[in-house]
Amino acid sequence: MTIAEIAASAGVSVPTVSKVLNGRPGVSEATRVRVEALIERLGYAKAPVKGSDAVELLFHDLSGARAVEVIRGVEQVARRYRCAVVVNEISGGLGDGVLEDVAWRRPRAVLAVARLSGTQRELLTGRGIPFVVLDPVEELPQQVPFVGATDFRGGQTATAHLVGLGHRRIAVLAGPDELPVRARLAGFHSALHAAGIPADPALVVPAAPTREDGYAAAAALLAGPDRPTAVIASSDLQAMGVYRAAREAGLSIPRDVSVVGFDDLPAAAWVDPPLTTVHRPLADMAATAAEIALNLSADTPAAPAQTSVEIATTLTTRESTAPPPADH
Amino acid sequence: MTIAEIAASAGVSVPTVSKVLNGRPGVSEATRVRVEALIERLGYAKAPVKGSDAVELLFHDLSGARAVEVIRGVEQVARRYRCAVVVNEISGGLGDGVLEDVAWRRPRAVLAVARLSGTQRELLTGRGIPFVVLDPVEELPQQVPFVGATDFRGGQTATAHLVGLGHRRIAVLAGPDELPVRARLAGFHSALHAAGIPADPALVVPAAPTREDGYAAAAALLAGPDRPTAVIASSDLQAMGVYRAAREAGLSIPRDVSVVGFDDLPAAAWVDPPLTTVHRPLADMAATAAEIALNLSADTPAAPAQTSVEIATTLTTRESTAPPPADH
DNA sequence: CTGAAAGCGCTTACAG
DNA sequence: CTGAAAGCGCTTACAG
Repeated sequence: MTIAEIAASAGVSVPTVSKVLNGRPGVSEATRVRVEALIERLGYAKAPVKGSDAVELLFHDLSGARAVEVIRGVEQVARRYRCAVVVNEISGGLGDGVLEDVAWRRPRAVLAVARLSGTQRELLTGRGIPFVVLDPVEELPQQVPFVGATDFRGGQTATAHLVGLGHRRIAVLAGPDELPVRARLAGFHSALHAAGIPADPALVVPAAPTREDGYAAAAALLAGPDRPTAVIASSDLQAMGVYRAAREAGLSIPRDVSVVGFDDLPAAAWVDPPLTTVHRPLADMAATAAEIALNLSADTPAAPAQTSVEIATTLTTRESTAPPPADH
Repeated sequence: MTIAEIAASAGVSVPTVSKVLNGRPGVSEATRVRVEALIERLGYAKAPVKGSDAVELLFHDLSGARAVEVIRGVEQVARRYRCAVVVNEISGGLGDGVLEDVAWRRPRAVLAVARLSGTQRELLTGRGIPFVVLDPVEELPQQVPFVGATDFRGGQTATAHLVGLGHRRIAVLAGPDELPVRARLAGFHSALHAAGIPADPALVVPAAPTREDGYAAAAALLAGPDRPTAVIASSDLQAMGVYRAAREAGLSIPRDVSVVGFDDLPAAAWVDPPLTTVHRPLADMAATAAEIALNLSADTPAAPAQTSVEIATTLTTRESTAPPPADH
């Protein structure tokens, strides 16, 4: 794509397009608008042929410990490819033109953490920028590459661990109706079923993966007449809410209630008691996603690589789980 | 700086330099080495005149909650300037050529989190890339712009808070011999002095700002014959180590020992008990640093701006501090 | 406001 | 391996 082509499409001369691109005066408003539209539509970018040597990350929410894990994972891979790592936040309001800016910069690859609309995906594919969705929260079209975690197995393992300890009344705080949460829930039910324990719908409680919602949900659950002896939270943060609810209800963890988290953020190791949690290897997932994305961008992919995978979760057993109290 | 000039300096033709720059074959090893040296020395960059529109961040350690805070703060400012935010880790080993790569990309500005050697600073200034040191840990030459926190006041406020509650035996876990730590320690002594409390050297204990060191130092301190009634940690993470040591010594926080942290990371609010801590506004500091750096990069600085500041710390009072036990 | 012409920095194809 | 020559994409200075 050269400015000569744009000039031809717009029916103007090459110097005129050059002026528009550089914001120089001496172009009528009408011409400027017309040329700018063409530039945007044809996806012209200043960068040299191969585009900038960067991987761009798209976050909805940059706050929180998960973001660092992702950045670290990507950084490691990007260094090997001598790529810069660019961080973007595309959450509502201010994040409006961000994706257009990203497309304009022509990165070698894009990593989207969580959601990316069809329009947004097309904006990238239309310009030939490969992208991978990291930890997708929704069903994606077949051809969209992604890297997730084995959340079904995670739910299964967490449940089996509790069942193995003797628990039969196990509650689950199920986050929003998103892919990983549904998968974990399915794993939970599968493990209960395998153990011959009937599922009690009252023990599956919707709750956002925040500390506040974890607290509210657990408080209600633990106040009930036939309270659960174990709670599986949908994030470590949510598990902290459960800790607080248990404390306020005068229940000791793990003596009276066992708690399992999800994520295994660094903080999980140093809370009191240290949290048993399903490790989701976010940094590894991010590194894998970066590797895939950069491979897709290579002229000749190094290998006919797999472009969509789920990385294995593992259970990190600490001190928040124990056999249920004797009277249960 | 053009490849013609490099060719002239190297005594070769323009096409030869072009080949070296693009890693093409057909150049003898000797010539390649000579030309590469010139390219590096003269600071030639592919980017168009104005360089890429990016702010580059230099971290020594990308792990930990502090990094996200910084990135978020910078992101907000960078968006206004339509700048990409590039994240780099320059810790030993793998991080070797990183700064050279950064210089090569010609960002609009660089933000260094913590340490940056004189050589590294020259690499940037030599290429006309403005930079600001964020939260410096060492004395910097006069002209180097930086953004810090009012750590002296932070140490003072934390100490005054404890003194106000009635504490007289206050221990301080002093991190490595770095600027912010020295400032806090001075604030501590200043507040003790103002209250007419003699300083006890045994209560100033060196300890790295990690959970492990906090634990070890506090364990020793709390086992002593005349134990302190309050401990000021040099980070929230270190305070978590103190929590653990107190727990193991059978001491309750804040009834038996008060604990104050430093940083006020999100986790400080949800540990048990919620931590009283000196808030260091890292995101604001980062935003200010980005603003300064980008202003320095502007052809005409918007204002004859201040290029070095300390942002105010504040004490966030939660539940880990209380009057000392009656028998003290 | 517009574009033909000259020029600049770089790359490519090729002769030595 | 080396560089003179041609060429490409863009910008600049200027005539209309």
